[in-house]
Amino acid sequence: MLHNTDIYETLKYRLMTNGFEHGQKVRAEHLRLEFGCSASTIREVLFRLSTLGLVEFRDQRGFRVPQKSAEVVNELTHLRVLLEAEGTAMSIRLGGIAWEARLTAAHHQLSHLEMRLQTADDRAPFVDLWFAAERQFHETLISACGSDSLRSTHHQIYCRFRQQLMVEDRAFDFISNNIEHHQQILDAALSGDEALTRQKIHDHLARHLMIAAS
Amino acid sequence: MLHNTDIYETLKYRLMTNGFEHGQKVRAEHLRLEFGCSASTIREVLFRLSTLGLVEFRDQRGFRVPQKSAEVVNELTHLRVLLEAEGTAMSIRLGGIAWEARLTAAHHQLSHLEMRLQTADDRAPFVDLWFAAERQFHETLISACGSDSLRSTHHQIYCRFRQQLMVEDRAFDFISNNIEHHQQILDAALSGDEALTRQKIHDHLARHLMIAAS
DNA sequence: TTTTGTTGAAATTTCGAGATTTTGTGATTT
DNA sequence: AAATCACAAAATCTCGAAATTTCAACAAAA
Repeated sequence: MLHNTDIYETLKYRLMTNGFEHGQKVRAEHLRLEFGCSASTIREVLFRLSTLGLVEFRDQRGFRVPQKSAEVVNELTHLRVLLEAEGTAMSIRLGGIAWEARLTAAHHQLSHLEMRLQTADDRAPFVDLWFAAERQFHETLISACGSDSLRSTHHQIYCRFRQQLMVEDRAFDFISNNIEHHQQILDAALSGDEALTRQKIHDHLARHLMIAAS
Repeated sequence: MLHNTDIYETLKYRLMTNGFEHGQKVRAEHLRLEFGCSASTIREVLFRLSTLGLVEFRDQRGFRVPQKSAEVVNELTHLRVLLEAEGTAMSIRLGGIAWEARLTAAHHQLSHLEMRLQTADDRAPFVDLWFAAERQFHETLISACGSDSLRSTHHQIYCRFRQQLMVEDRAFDFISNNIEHHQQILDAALSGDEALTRQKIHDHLARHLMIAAS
């Protein structure tokens, strides 16, 4: 039988990858059947996901997937830039060879996928792999920052960001630009230039920023 | 009778103000009696508070108040500086007269309390008022940043920060420095100098930073 | 036409009992 | 003394039914 934690991870993944419609209600009573447990157990899991921001809870009216909103994308992008730039700068100072090796590996994997994606007829089989690799790369950037609090805060923001953009990004229109961006971030990070790295992270995400709030 | 939301707020306040010992277990079965509801209801509330970081949940072994840790204080301070500096800079750009008025009012209230605190024989009756006013001032700083996501992220960090430091801060050793700091932050913000304001926010919180991570 | 009120169905929330798991104690063995 | 084990007590987790609240459709009044 499925354990509590499995349900949490399953629903988290589904919410992040738009397995539910934006704005759709998420009913514990329905999911109960799918997972073979009681509604209370689902409810518990949804509460945990709600403080992550992947579902919204309103008293007496249950859980709902957040609406898609350009405004929210803008806010989340801004926070991602802030946290990733800071975390990466700290990693540059503290990470050492081990971090550089991990970052290079993560980039290599992502880069390989992106190359193949660019020329593929059917991109569908790449979707999950790409999202995992992209997430891995960005998490590796800040992985040596030395602050669990920064990492978990970034994780929250990243999850909500993905939830907002997953649908659109499935088209992969941006893919050729992205290859360039990721390479530049890697090069800047390995060169040890903090300011340049911050700039490249900003540039990479800039296409999601409406207002130029620095 | 007490509603779900009231229990949430009551426990949140108690956790933030060290109404529980650091590291203490928080038993739903015990609190049940105090709030006159079932353990499941308490459990639900604790789950919500756990993703905020005010209690830690571990599978099959319940809820526990996070331990006090210099490391965590350092991390949370770093994030507070990052988020408050950014949020305040945005408020300076977007807030206008209305924000300046609110900020001045919040500072006036805090300043008044701090003056009286400085000379008071018994500081106990000021504790709750001061914490509320200090929180109000810092929340007002970022209140016009235009990003709900930034505000709620800051709120999470602020809650955990307070939980870590409430006990120590009750002594108010820092109070005379603080009066100066708050005044300087206010002046810098009203002058519209973003860089100076960022610096003053950093200086204000610097006493909680161990490592000089920028 | 718009607003207000009623009512039944559906969704949410609470509850306490029972099942499961962990924790603490003390005896037994190495 | 240290480690292992057994067992009882305590804590945690799950469940489904009952109580409460919201929602939606329709009727009545302004």
